Amino acid sequence: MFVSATQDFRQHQTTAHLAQTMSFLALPIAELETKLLTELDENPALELVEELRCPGCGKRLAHGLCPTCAAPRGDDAPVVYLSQHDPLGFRALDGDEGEPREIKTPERLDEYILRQVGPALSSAERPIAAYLLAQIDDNGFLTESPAEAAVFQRAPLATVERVLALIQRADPPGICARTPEAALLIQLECLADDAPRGRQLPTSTMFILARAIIRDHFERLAKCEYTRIAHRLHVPRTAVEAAARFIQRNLTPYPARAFWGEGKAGGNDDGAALIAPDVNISMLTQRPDGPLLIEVFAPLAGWLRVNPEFKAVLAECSETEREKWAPVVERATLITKCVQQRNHTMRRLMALIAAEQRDFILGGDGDLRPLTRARVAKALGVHESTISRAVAGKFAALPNGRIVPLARFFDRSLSVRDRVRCLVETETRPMTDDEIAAALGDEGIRVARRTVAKYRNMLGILPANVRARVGRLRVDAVYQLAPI
DNA sequence: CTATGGCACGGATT
DNA sequence: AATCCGTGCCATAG
Repeated sequence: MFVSATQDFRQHQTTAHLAQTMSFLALPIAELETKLLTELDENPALELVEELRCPGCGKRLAHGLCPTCAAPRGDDAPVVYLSQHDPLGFRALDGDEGEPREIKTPERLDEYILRQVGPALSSAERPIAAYLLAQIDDNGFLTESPAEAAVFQRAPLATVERVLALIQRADPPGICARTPEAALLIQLECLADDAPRGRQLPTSTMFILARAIIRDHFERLAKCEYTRIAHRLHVPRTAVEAAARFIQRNLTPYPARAFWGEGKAGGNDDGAALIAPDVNISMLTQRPDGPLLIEVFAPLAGWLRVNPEFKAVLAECSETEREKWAPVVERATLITKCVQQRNHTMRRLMALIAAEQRDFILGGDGDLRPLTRARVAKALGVHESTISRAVAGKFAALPNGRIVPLARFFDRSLSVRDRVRCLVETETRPMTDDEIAAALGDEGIRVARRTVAKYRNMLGILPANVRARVGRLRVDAVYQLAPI
């Protein structure tokens, strides 16, 4: 049925239709949902029938799983099943068995800060604050200079700086700084302001020393070169060590992480725990060699279609009325077909990925095999850009609970990075990048020394000479991420 | 002299 | 056409 639907679809495509299809494919599930909800709202010809059907055979179902289609067909072919239920929990799966999950609305960092500084701002300053907050990256750093912001907002530089100062002192202190150093310095000031309020406070010389270290010797601080710093500042080494400990315990160079800290503590990965997956991959049976079950999530439970009653009424009304409503019906059919097409492509894509990257899905990062979008496009007989759109911005939930971006299936170097991590973890004495490169060569992985250095940095592993000094710490672990 | 990071180039990928 | 990635070269710190 999917095939015939697709062919029918292709025959009626115009250029405009094609563009629509692609834009649907590119939408992650959350955006598809809002899109569909507004379409349903605006288009009277479109309706959502709250009745579940098996996407494979079209049979009506009491719940989402059609036994015939979900049954293992063969152990090598992954089974594909299009889920009709909504992982976001906006609708119950079924009357009795579906307890709708809580809608997770993690508070946005920018809103959180805006609420804090809002009262202190004039109506003219508020848009500036919003603009600045929109320019922060994942680590909480401002990505452009106040001067640039002033130009864009057509505001006096002094005003921008005033707003910025307020933001930087709001709750994750140091947010919107431009560098880690600046963030630390701001946090230090905040801490000094707070100190009189009865917290265990270090001496003021400690503050002064800490500030000097951060401002003038940040690089050396990161490398734990305390002796050198002590020498330059003409203070005892122990004082520098004490200051470093103070900094590590009370400040964080990445202010945004203090904010997300609680939320992503469980999912050790890249904070993806809060993201609703577009696809779920699980094991259909307990057998490790059994088939994989793939669910491509649809954002709404039910069956999207053109309202047949609407069509019937339309057929009987006057010519002018029909002229008026025809485009609406046309759009409704287009929407349904776009959704079908999106599902179709996603299913085929995920089936191929699952077959190709089975080891990675069931195993770990080291088992990822090289895979390019181009190869997938060829195998599926679609254009490369189609795959790119399908992959971009979407996430898959793996059987072991990790939620990873689809792009990870195409990561060329993940398995090598994993080997690097493994080598460093098991090393007896710190290996230099050259030695690591050689060790990888012995395993048949040919990489340049320079590349090892890059991977090492990505992994947050310090250089060999520093590891000799401080042991195996991650870069950001050098500053213990402790909330103030 | 060795280890490493920065810059930038070329080729692959999207 | 734009972007990403691995790598070579060179400067710098130890």
